[in-house]
Amino acid sequence: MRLTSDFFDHSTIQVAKNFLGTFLVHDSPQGKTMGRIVETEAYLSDDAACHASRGETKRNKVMFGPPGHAYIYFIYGMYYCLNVVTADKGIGEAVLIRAIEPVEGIELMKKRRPKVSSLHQLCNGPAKLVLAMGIPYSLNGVSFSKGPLKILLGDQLLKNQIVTTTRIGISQAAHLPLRFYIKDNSFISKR
DNA sequence: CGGGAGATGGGCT
DNA sequence: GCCCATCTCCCGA
Repeated sequence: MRLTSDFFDHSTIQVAKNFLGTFLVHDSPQGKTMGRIVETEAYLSDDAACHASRGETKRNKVMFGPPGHAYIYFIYGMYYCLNVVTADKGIGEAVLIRAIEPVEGIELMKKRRPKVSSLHQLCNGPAKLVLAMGIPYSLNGVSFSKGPLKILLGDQLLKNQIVTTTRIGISQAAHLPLRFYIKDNSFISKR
């Protein structure tokens, strides 16, 4: 069952946790890929690491739009990362999808990342999963409620299956406990 | 295995 | 000019 607007309409931290165990799907021209979301990070409007914390610009515009839309950004001159916009229109917050466990379209994912031998290395990082799922920057701003990008409901996780830590790869606001992953899952980006 | 350097270009001070 | 929500390769253990 595809997630609709009511799922995204909660606090960003809550949505980041609720995404764990759901399924991210991309129906691309080359075929369908799907993976179970196992790791997320929350980015809040008053948080220095958040792209939207210094106000709206051309780049972060979609973060200020309604929740349930894709915010894709370009980083380090060669990679893209995928977020789901959260919080009401006018408030710039989002959830970064950091890792998925490949479920469907694995051959296509391997084809897109030919140098990767292990299934565990295929989607265990925000830029890796964007590459493996073939998510183009042209999908920046699209809704998860319709179109080729969607999130499907998964099994409900118990509270004690969710681990909370500090976020990866940031220097600003590095101490905030805003990273979430499924306990003992071997497809996360980093312990 | 784990750590460090290099790739590579948009965005913002 | 410097920073950056990253990844891969290569080296040493």
